[in-house]
Amino acid sequence: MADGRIAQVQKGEDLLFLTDEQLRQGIEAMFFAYRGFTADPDRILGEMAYGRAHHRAIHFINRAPGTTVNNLLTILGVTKQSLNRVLRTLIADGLVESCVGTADKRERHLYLTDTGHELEARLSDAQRARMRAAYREAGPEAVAGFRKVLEAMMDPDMRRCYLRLRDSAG
Amino acid sequence: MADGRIAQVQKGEDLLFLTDEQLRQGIEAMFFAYRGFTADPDRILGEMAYGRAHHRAIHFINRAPGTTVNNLLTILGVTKQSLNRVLRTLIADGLVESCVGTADKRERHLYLTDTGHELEARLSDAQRARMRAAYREAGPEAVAGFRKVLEAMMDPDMRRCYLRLRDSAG
DNA sequence: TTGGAATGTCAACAAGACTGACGTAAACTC
DNA sequence: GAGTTTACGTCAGTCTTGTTGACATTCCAA
Repeated sequence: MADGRIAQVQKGEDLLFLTDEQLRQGIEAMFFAYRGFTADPDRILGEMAYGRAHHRAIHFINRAPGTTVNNLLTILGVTKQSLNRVLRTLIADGLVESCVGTADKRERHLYLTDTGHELEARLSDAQRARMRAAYREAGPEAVAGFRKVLEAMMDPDMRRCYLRLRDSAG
Repeated sequence: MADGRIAQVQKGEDLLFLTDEQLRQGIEAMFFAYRGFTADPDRILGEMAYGRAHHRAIHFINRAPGTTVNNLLTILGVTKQSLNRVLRTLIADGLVESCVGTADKRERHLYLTDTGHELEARLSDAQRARMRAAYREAGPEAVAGFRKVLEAMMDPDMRRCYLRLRDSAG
Protein backbone atom coordinates (compact mmCIF):
# COMPACT_ATOMS: atom_id res chain seq x y z
CA MET A 1 0.00 0.00 0.00
CA ALA A 2 1.75 3.13 0.59
CA ASP A 3 4.52 5.10 2.05
CA GLY A 4 5.88 3.72 5.19
CA ARG A 5 2.89 3.98 7.41
CA ILE A 6 1.56 0.51 7.19
CA ALA A 7 1.46 0.43 10.92
CA GLN A 8 -0.93 3.32 11.09
CA VAL A 9 -3.14 1.92 8.40
CA GLN A 10 -3.32 -1.38 10.17
CA LYS A 11 -4.16 0.40 13.35
CA GLY A 12 -6.99 1.94 11.34
CA GLU A 13 -6.18 5.49 12.32
CA ASP A 14 -5.45 6.92 8.93
CA LEU A 15 -8.24 5.31 6.96
CA LEU A 16 -10.20 8.52 6.63
CA PHE A 17 -9.25 8.61 2.98
CA LEU A 18 -10.99 5.30 2.44
CA THR A 19 -14.41 6.13 3.86
CA ASP A 20 -17.33 5.93 1.46
CA GLU A 21 -17.81 9.65 1.74
CA GLN A 22 -14.19 10.35 0.87
CA LEU A 23 -14.39 7.98 -2.05
CA ARG A 24 -17.55 9.65 -3.25
CA GLN A 25 -15.84 13.01 -3.13
CA GLY A 26 -13.03 11.59 -5.20
CA ILE A 27 -15.57 10.33 -7.72
CA GLU A 28 -17.21 13.73 -7.98
CA ALA A 29 -13.83 15.41 -8.23
CA MET A 30 -13.01 13.18 -11.19
CA PHE A 31 -16.31 14.06 -12.82
CA PHE A 32 -15.98 17.82 -12.48
CA ALA A 33 -12.27 17.86 -13.27
CA TYR A 34 -12.72 15.87 -16.44
CA ARG A 35 -15.20 18.46 -17.61
CA GLY A 36 -12.58 21.14 -17.15
CA PHE A 37 -9.97 18.92 -18.71
CA THR A 38 -11.87 18.69 -22.00
CA ALA A 39 -13.49 22.13 -21.99
CA ASP A 40 -10.78 24.12 -23.78
CA PRO A 41 -10.12 21.70 -26.66
CA ASP A 42 -13.88 21.22 -27.04
CA ARG A 43 -14.30 24.93 -27.58
CA ILE A 44 -11.68 24.94 -30.33
CA LEU A 45 -13.08 21.80 -31.95
CA GLY A 46 -16.57 23.29 -31.87
CA GLU A 47 -15.42 26.12 -34.15
CA MET A 48 -14.65 23.59 -36.84
CA ALA A 49 -16.75 20.54 -37.63
CA TYR A 50 -14.77 18.31 -35.29
CA GLY A 51 -15.43 16.63 -31.97
CA ARG A 52 -13.59 15.01 -29.14
CA ALA A 53 -13.06 11.86 -31.18
CA HIS A 54 -10.98 13.80 -33.70
CA HIS A 55 -8.91 15.28 -30.91
CA ARG A 56 -8.08 11.87 -29.49
CA ALA A 57 -7.03 10.53 -32.88
CA ILE A 58 -4.87 13.58 -33.59
CA HIS A 59 -3.29 13.43 -30.16
CA PHE A 60 -2.15 9.85 -30.39
CA ILE A 61 -1.08 10.03 -34.03
CA ASN A 62 1.12 12.93 -33.03
CA ARG A 63 2.35 11.03 -30.03
CA ALA A 64 3.25 7.91 -31.99
CA PRO A 65 3.81 8.93 -35.61
CA GLY A 66 3.55 6.09 -38.07
CA THR A 67 1.28 4.10 -35.81
CA THR A 68 -1.09 1.68 -37.47
CA VAL A 69 -4.86 1.77 -37.44
CA ASN A 70 -5.00 -1.33 -35.28
CA ASN A 71 -2.64 0.23 -32.78
CA LEU A 72 -4.77 3.32 -32.52
CA LEU A 73 -7.81 1.14 -32.13
CA THR A 74 -6.55 -0.54 -28.99
CA ILE A 75 -5.28 2.74 -27.55
CA LEU A 76 -8.57 4.56 -28.07
CA GLY A 77 -10.76 1.60 -27.20
CA VAL A 78 -13.35 2.16 -29.89
CA THR A 79 -14.54 0.09 -32.82
CA LYS A 80 -12.79 0.38 -36.15
CA GLN A 81 -15.96 1.66 -37.78
CA SER A 82 -16.09 4.47 -35.30
CA LEU A 83 -12.42 5.32 -35.71
CA ASN A 84 -12.61 4.97 -39.46
CA ARG A 85 -15.31 7.61 -39.74
CA VAL A 86 -13.08 10.03 -37.89
CA LEU A 87 -9.92 9.14 -39.80
CA ARG A 88 -11.71 9.45 -43.12
CA THR A 89 -12.68 13.04 -42.45
CA LEU A 90 -9.23 13.90 -41.11
CA ILE A 91 -7.56 12.42 -44.20
CA ALA A 92 -10.07 14.11 -46.52
CA ASP A 93 -9.40 17.44 -44.83
CA GLY A 94 -5.67 16.96 -45.21
CA LEU A 95 -4.79 16.75 -41.53
CA VAL A 96 -3.68 13.13 -41.53
CA GLU A 97 -1.74 11.10 -44.05
CA SER A 98 -2.18 7.35 -44.44
CA CYS A 99 0.76 5.43 -45.92
CA VAL A 100 0.76 1.78 -46.95
CA GLY A 101 3.30 -0.15 -44.90
CA THR A 102 6.56 -1.22 -46.49
CA ALA A 103 7.26 -4.35 -44.49
CA ASP A 104 3.60 -5.33 -44.25
CA LYS A 105 1.52 -3.82 -47.01
CA ARG A 106 -1.72 -4.56 -45.20
CA GLU A 107 -0.93 -1.96 -42.59
CA ARG A 108 -1.54 1.76 -42.94
CA HIS A 109 0.83 4.05 -41.11
CA LEU A 110 -0.64 7.33 -39.92
CA TYR A 111 1.10 10.69 -39.80
CA LEU A 112 0.01 14.26 -39.19
CA THR A 113 0.48 16.68 -42.09
CA ASP A 114 1.69 20.21 -41.45
CA THR A 115 -1.90 21.38 -41.12
CA GLY A 116 -2.52 18.49 -38.78
CA HIS A 117 0.39 19.53 -36.63
CA GLU A 118 -0.98 23.05 -36.48
CA LEU A 119 -4.32 21.91 -35.10
CA GLU A 120 -2.63 19.48 -32.75
CA ALA A 121 -0.54 22.32 -31.37
CA ARG A 122 -3.57 24.55 -30.86
CA LEU A 123 -5.47 21.85 -29.02
CA SER A 124 -2.47 20.69 -27.06
CA ASP A 125 -1.49 24.20 -26.03
CA ALA A 126 -4.96 24.92 -24.71
CA GLN A 127 -5.12 21.69 -22.74
CA ARG A 128 -1.59 21.99 -21.44
CA ALA A 129 -2.20 25.55 -20.31
CA ARG A 130 -4.94 24.39 -17.98
CA MET A 131 -2.87 21.44 -16.84
CA ARG A 132 0.11 23.68 -16.19
CA ALA A 133 -1.99 26.08 -14.13
CA ALA A 134 -3.39 23.21 -12.10
CA TYR A 135 0.05 21.68 -11.57
CA ARG A 136 1.51 24.99 -10.53
CA GLU A 137 -1.33 25.68 -8.12
CA ALA A 138 -1.11 22.23 -6.56
CA GLY A 139 2.67 21.86 -6.40
CA PRO A 140 5.02 19.03 -7.32
CA GLU A 141 4.15 16.70 -4.48
CA ALA A 142 0.47 16.90 -5.26
CA VAL A 143 1.27 16.22 -8.91
CA ALA A 144 3.18 13.08 -7.99
CA GLY A 145 0.21 11.88 -5.97
CA PHE A 146 -2.16 12.79 -8.75
CA ARG A 147 -0.28 10.67 -11.25
CA LYS A 148 0.04 7.82 -8.80
CA VAL A 149 -3.68 7.58 -8.15
CA LEU A 150 -4.56 7.91 -11.84
CA GLU A 151 -2.19 5.10 -12.74
CA ALA A 152 -3.71 2.91 -10.07
CA MET A 153 -7.16 3.62 -11.45
CA MET A 154 -6.46 2.39 -14.98
CA ASP A 155 -7.39 -1.02 -16.27
CA PRO A 156 -4.24 -3.15 -16.49
CA ASP A 157 -4.30 -3.15 -20.29
CA MET A 158 -4.61 0.61 -20.44
CA ARG A 159 -1.90 0.96 -17.88
CA ARG A 160 0.49 -1.02 -20.06
CA CYS A 161 -0.52 1.14 -22.99
CA TYR A 162 0.08 4.28 -21.00
CA LEU A 163 3.46 3.20 -19.68
CA ARG A 164 4.66 2.11 -23.09
CA LEU A 165 3.83 5.53 -24.51
CA ARG A 166 5.40 7.20 -21.54
CA ASP A 167 8.67 5.32 -21.78
CA SER A 168 8.93 5.57 -25.54
CA ALA A 169 9.10 9.36 -25.43
CA GLY A 170 9.45 10.28 -21.78
CA MET B 1 9.98 13.58 -9.14
CA ALA B 2 8.34 14.93 -6.06
CA ASP B 3 8.40 13.77 -2.48
CA GLY B 4 9.38 16.63 -0.25
CA ARG B 5 11.87 18.87 -1.93
CA ILE B 6 10.31 22.30 -1.83
CA ALA B 7 13.70 23.90 -1.51
CA GLN B 8 14.71 22.58 -4.89
CA VAL B 9 11.47 23.77 -6.42
CA GLN B 10 12.05 27.27 -5.24
CA LYS B 11 15.52 27.14 -6.65
CA GLY B 12 13.82 26.28 -9.93
CA GLU B 13 15.60 22.98 -10.28
CA ASP B 14 12.58 20.78 -9.90
CA LEU B 15 10.29 22.29 -12.49
CA LEU B 16 10.44 19.02 -14.32
CA PHE B 17 6.79 18.54 -13.46
CA LEU B 18 5.93 21.52 -15.64
CA THR B 19 7.69 20.48 -18.84
CA ASP B 20 5.49 19.93 -21.86
CA GLU B 21 6.35 16.27 -21.79
CA GLN B 22 5.31 15.92 -18.16
CA LEU B 23 2.10 17.80 -18.86
CA ARG B 24 1.35 15.57 -21.78
CA GLN B 25 1.83 12.52 -19.62
CA GLY B 26 -0.63 13.99 -17.16
CA ILE B 27 -3.10 14.51 -19.98
CA GLU B 28 -2.74 10.93 -21.12
CA ALA B 29 -3.02 9.68 -17.55
CA MET B 30 -6.33 11.56 -17.24
CA PHE B 31 -7.55 9.99 -20.46
CA PHE B 32 -6.72 6.41 -19.56
CA ALA B 33 -7.76 6.75 -15.94
CA TYR B 34 -11.15 8.18 -16.83
CA ARG B 35 -11.76 5.13 -18.98
CA GLY B 36 -11.12 2.94 -15.96
CA PHE B 37 -13.16 5.24 -13.80
CA THR B 38 -16.30 4.71 -15.87
CA ALA B 39 -15.69 1.13 -16.95
CA ASP B 40 -17.40 -0.70 -14.08
CA PRO B 41 -20.62 1.33 -13.95
CA ASP B 42 -20.78 1.23 -17.75
CA ARG B 43 -20.77 -2.55 -17.65
CA ILE B 44 -23.69 -2.59 -15.22
CA LEU B 45 -25.60 0.05 -17.15
CA GLY B 46 -25.04 -1.88 -20.35
CA GLU B 47 -26.99 -4.82 -18.93
CA MET B 48 -30.06 -2.64 -18.69
CA ALA B 49 -31.10 -0.04 -21.27
CA TYR B 50 -29.23 2.77 -19.54
CA GLY B 51 -26.12 4.79 -20.22
CA ARG B 52 -23.69 7.05 -18.48
CA ALA B 53 -26.14 9.94 -18.50
CA HIS B 54 -28.56 7.93 -16.37
CA HIS B 55 -25.79 7.18 -13.92
CA ARG B 56 -24.92 10.84 -13.55
CA ALA B 57 -28.52 11.81 -12.94
CA ILE B 58 -29.00 9.04 -10.39
CA HIS B 59 -25.77 9.90 -8.63
CA PHE B 60 -26.58 13.55 -8.09
CA ILE B 61 -30.24 13.01 -7.23
CA ASN B 62 -29.05 10.62 -4.56
CA ARG B 63 -26.46 13.10 -3.46
CA ALA B 64 -28.89 16.00 -3.19
CA PRO B 65 -32.39 14.58 -2.73
CA GLY B 66 -35.18 16.98 -3.59
CA THR B 67 -33.00 18.92 -6.00
CA THR B 68 -34.77 20.67 -8.86
CA VAL B 69 -34.32 20.00 -12.54
CA ASN B 70 -32.62 23.33 -13.00
CA ASN B 71 -30.18 22.55 -10.25
CA LEU B 72 -29.29 19.24 -11.80
CA LEU B 73 -28.91 21.02 -15.11
CA THR B 74 -26.13 23.28 -13.93
CA ILE B 75 -24.40 20.45 -12.10
CA LEU B 76 -24.42 18.14 -15.11
CA GLY B 77 -23.73 20.84 -17.67
CA VAL B 78 -26.13 19.60 -20.34
CA THR B 79 -29.23 21.08 -21.90
CA LYS B 80 -32.49 20.59 -20.10
CA GLN B 81 -33.90 18.72 -23.08
CA SER B 82 -31.10 16.20 -22.86
CA LEU B 83 -31.55 15.77 -19.14
CA ASN B 84 -35.30 15.56 -19.52
CA ARG B 85 -35.15 12.57 -21.80
CA VAL B 86 -33.06 10.73 -19.24
CA LEU B 87 -35.30 11.75 -16.36
CA ARG B 88 -38.40 10.73 -18.28
CA THR B 89 -37.18 7.15 -18.69
CA LEU B 90 -35.99 6.99 -15.08
CA ILE B 91 -39.40 8.21 -13.89
CA ALA B 92 -41.25 5.87 -16.25
CA ASP B 93 -39.17 2.95 -14.96
CA GLY B 94 -39.94 3.92 -11.38
CA LEU B 95 -36.41 4.78 -10.31
CA VAL B 96 -37.00 8.48 -9.81
CA GLU B 97 -39.92 10.41 -8.41
CA SER B 98 -40.75 13.93 -9.52
CA CYS B 99 -42.76 16.10 -7.12
CA VAL B 100 -44.25 19.47 -7.91
CA GLY B 101 -42.77 22.13 -5.66
CA THR B 102 -44.87 23.52 -2.83
CA ALA B 103 -43.42 27.02 -2.66
CA ASP B 104 -42.93 27.31 -6.41
CA LYS B 105 -45.18 25.05 -8.43
CA ARG B 106 -43.04 25.44 -11.52
CA GLU B 107 -40.26 23.47 -9.93
CA ARG B 108 -40.05 19.69 -9.80
CA HIS B 109 -38.21 18.13 -6.90
CA LEU B 110 -36.44 14.88 -7.65
CA TYR B 111 -36.05 11.85 -5.38
CA LEU B 112 -34.86 8.28 -5.83
CA THR B 113 -37.40 5.56 -5.18
CA ASP B 114 -36.41 2.37 -3.39
CA THR B 115 -35.62 0.74 -6.73
CA GLY B 116 -33.65 3.82 -7.64
CA HIS B 117 -31.63 3.54 -4.48
CA GLU B 118 -30.90 -0.09 -5.28
CA LEU B 119 -29.43 0.72 -8.65
CA GLU B 120 -27.55 3.68 -7.23
CA ALA B 121 -25.98 1.40 -4.67
CA ARG B 122 -24.94 -1.14 -7.28
CA LEU B 123 -23.31 1.50 -9.48
CA SER B 124 -21.77 3.33 -6.59
CA ASP B 125 -20.36 0.19 -5.04
CA ALA B 126 -18.69 -0.81 -8.28
CA GLN B 127 -17.16 2.61 -8.82
CA ARG B 128 -16.09 2.98 -5.23
CA ALA B 129 -14.45 -0.42 -5.25
CA ARG B 130 -12.09 0.67 -8.00
CA MET B 131 -11.53 4.00 -6.33
CA ARG B 132 -10.79 2.31 -3.03
CA ALA B 133 -8.29 -0.02 -4.63
CA ALA B 134 -6.55 2.89 -6.32
CA TYR B 135 -6.51 4.93 -3.12
CA ARG B 136 -5.15 2.04 -1.14
CA GLU B 137 -2.47 1.33 -3.70
CA ALA B 138 -1.40 4.97 -3.90
CA GLY B 139 -1.60 5.85 -0.23
CA PRO B 140 -3.09 8.79 1.68
CA GLU B 141 -0.54 11.40 0.67
CA ALA B 142 -0.96 10.61 -3.00
CA VAL B 143 -4.72 10.85 -2.53
CA ALA B 144 -4.41 14.32 -1.06
CA GLY B 145 -2.34 15.41 -4.05
CA PHE B 146 -4.77 13.76 -6.43
CA ARG B 147 -7.67 15.75 -5.03
CA LYS B 148 -5.68 18.93 -4.99
CA VAL B 149 -4.78 18.75 -8.67
CA LEU B 150 -8.30 17.77 -9.68
CA GLU B 151 -9.77 20.71 -7.83
CA ALA B 152 -7.31 23.05 -9.50
CA MET B 153 -8.31 21.67 -12.88
CA MET B 154 -12.02 22.46 -12.57
CA ASP B 155 -13.69 25.47 -14.08
CA PRO B 156 -14.43 27.98 -11.31
CA ASP B 157 -18.19 27.40 -11.58
CA MET B 158 -17.80 23.66 -11.32
CA ARG B 159 -15.43 24.08 -8.46
CA ARG B 160 -18.04 26.03 -6.53
CA CYS B 161 -20.56 23.35 -7.36
CA TYR B 162 -18.20 20.63 -6.19
CA LEU B 163 -17.31 22.37 -2.95
CA ARG B 164 -20.93 23.10 -2.14
CA LEU B 165 -21.80 19.43 -2.51
CA ARG B 166 -18.76 18.45 -0.54
CA ASP B 167 -19.50 20.70 2.38
CA SER B 168 -23.21 19.97 2.46
CA ALA B 169 -22.63 16.32 3.22
CA GLY B 170 -18.92 15.95 3.84
C1' DT C 1 -54.17 42.28 -14.84
C1' DT C 2 -51.16 41.79 -18.11
C1' DG C 3 -46.64 40.95 -19.94
C1' DG C 4 -42.13 39.20 -19.14
C1' DA C 5 -39.18 35.80 -16.92
C1' DA C 6 -38.41 31.30 -15.19
C1' DT C 7 -39.29 26.21 -15.05
C1' DG C 8 -40.11 22.29 -17.27
C1' DT C 9 -41.95 19.28 -21.57
C1' DC C 10 -42.30 17.62 -26.37
C1' DA C 11 -40.45 17.00 -31.24
C1' DA C 12 -36.94 16.64 -34.51
C1' DC C 13 -32.24 16.21 -35.57
C1' DA C 14 -26.89 15.38 -35.43
C1' DA C 15 -22.67 13.34 -33.56
C1' DG C 16 -20.53 9.50 -32.17
C1' DA C 17 -20.56 5.26 -30.25
C1' DC C 18 -22.02 0.22 -31.19
C1' DT C 19 -22.99 -4.47 -33.78
C1' DG C 20 -23.04 -7.32 -37.79
C1' DA C 21 -21.93 -8.46 -42.42
C1' DC C 22 -19.10 -8.22 -46.30
C1' DG C 23 -15.01 -7.34 -49.46
C1' DT C 24 -10.07 -6.89 -50.50
C1' DA C 25 -5.47 -7.53 -50.11
C1' DA C 26 -1.48 -9.29 -47.99
C1' DA C 27 0.77 -12.52 -44.99
C1' DC C 28 1.23 -16.88 -43.01
C1' DT C 29 0.94 -22.07 -42.78
C1' DC C 30 0.49 -26.58 -43.94
C1' DG D 1 -0.14 -23.72 -54.07
C1' DA D 2 -4.60 -23.79 -51.35
C1' DG D 3 -6.62 -22.45 -47.33
C1' DT D 4 -6.52 -19.64 -43.23
C1' DT D 5 -5.59 -15.67 -40.73
C1' DT D 6 -4.69 -10.77 -40.30
C1' DA D 7 -5.27 -5.75 -41.36
C1' DC D 8 -8.03 -2.56 -43.21
C1' DG D 9 -12.12 -0.34 -45.37
C1' DT D 10 -17.11 0.05 -45.96
C1' DC D 11 -22.29 -0.37 -45.85
C1' DA D 12 -26.44 -0.61 -43.10
C1' DG D 13 -28.86 -0.15 -38.90
C1' DT D 14 -29.32 0.98 -33.95
C1' DC D 15 -28.61 3.38 -29.47
C1' DT D 16 -27.19 6.99 -26.36
C1' DT D 17 -26.67 11.56 -25.73
C1' DG D 18 -25.99 15.80 -27.09
C1' DT D 19 -28.13 19.93 -29.76
C1' DT D 20 -31.94 23.72 -31.26
C1' DG D 21 -36.75 25.23 -31.64
C1' DA D 22 -41.44 25.53 -30.23
C1' DC D 23 -44.66 25.33 -26.38
C1' DA D 24 -47.21 25.10 -21.72
C1' DT D 25 -47.36 26.46 -17.11
C1' DT D 26 -46.36 29.26 -13.26
C1' DC D 27 -44.61 33.22 -10.90
C1' DC D 28 -43.77 38.02 -10.26
C1' DA D 29 -43.69 42.77 -10.96
C1' DA D 30 -45.10 46.95 -13.41
